[in-house]
Amino acid sequence: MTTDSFELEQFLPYRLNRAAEFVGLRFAAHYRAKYGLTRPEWRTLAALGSSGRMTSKAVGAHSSMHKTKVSRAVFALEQRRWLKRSQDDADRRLEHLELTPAGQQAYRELIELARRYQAELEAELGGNGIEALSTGLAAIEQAISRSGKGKPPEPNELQALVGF
Amino acid sequence: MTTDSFELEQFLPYRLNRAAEFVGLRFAAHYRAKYGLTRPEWRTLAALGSSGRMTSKAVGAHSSMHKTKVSRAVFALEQRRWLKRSQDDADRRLEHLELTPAGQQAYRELIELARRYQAELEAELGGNGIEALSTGLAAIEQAISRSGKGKPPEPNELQALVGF
DNA sequence: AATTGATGGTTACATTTGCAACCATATCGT
DNA sequence: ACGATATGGTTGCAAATGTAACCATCAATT
Repeated sequence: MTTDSFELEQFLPYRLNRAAEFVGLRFAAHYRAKYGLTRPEWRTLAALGSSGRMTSKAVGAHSSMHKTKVSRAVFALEQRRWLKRSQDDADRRLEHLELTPAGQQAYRELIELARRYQAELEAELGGNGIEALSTGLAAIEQAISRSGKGKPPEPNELQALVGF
Repeated sequence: MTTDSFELEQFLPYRLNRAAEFVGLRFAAHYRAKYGLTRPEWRTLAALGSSGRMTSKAVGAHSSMHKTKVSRAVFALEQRRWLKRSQDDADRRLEHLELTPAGQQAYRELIELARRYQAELEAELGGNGIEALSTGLAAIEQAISRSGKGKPPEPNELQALVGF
């Protein structure tokens, strides 16, 4: 029987989750301390900063977030005057989002932080570690995009994950 | 200046988080559908199932969970009669946890599920992908354990992550 | 043995999240 | 042109989570 020997610390979902939390929380600490941003807000900022004007839906697709998360993040950033909305006048359901100058400034600072952190990480993990990790992640990313082809409306938040 | 070109989808924390969610949620769907378990509950079960009798604190260390998560998971599993507590009579602060026969049965079924899922994953990602991923994760795990040496009480839940 | 400080574990409270229902507008089939 | 259906986005509510404060017990110092 296959009934014995199961070790959580060799189980991929567990390992991935642990690694993601470690790496992610440490970075979150940076921008939370300095700007009081949440992760959805940071991601939204990053998406808009790098791709410019786009809709909420597109933000979600580019940053793998459920639409409610995006909606709330957009609201928060709007409060801060880091982004502004504008109605599309062809299709009035959708609104275009754009960073204000203040938002762009924050974006520039944040991505500088992000770059430094990534460099730090690369130093910490070593070239080999980074490279292995990256190819491993690429394999998963491929699986993600494969899984997003012609699907029955998946139950949960997985939907958001297969964005773009 | 280094002010241009930052792509979220090349940022390691983002990639890791996305991958972890994809892989993790898909598995969670399995055991949530079949047993109505939460992730902390599943992890607690796994820890106790594989290591036998242990305290809440040890569970947290083995599965990288904050003590409040463990506390709640233990309570839930106790309700289900999947585990029982017993007081240590040398030190009455701590209590030992142990799976009941029903709990052990559930554990066996769950790890069977887990094994199948991991196999599925390996097939999906291919041998190279898996291997790369595993060495990459190992590098992070090393960093985690390095970071857990003689530290000032880290702010948040990072504490739980450096478990054992 | 009394005080001080650590430790295992629980709980109250605020915040974050996921989900489903919803609103407004647009599109499709007829 | 009209009803059905779909789509972008928001919101209400319940559940999950993080944080800090807390309780009980133990260990160390005096």
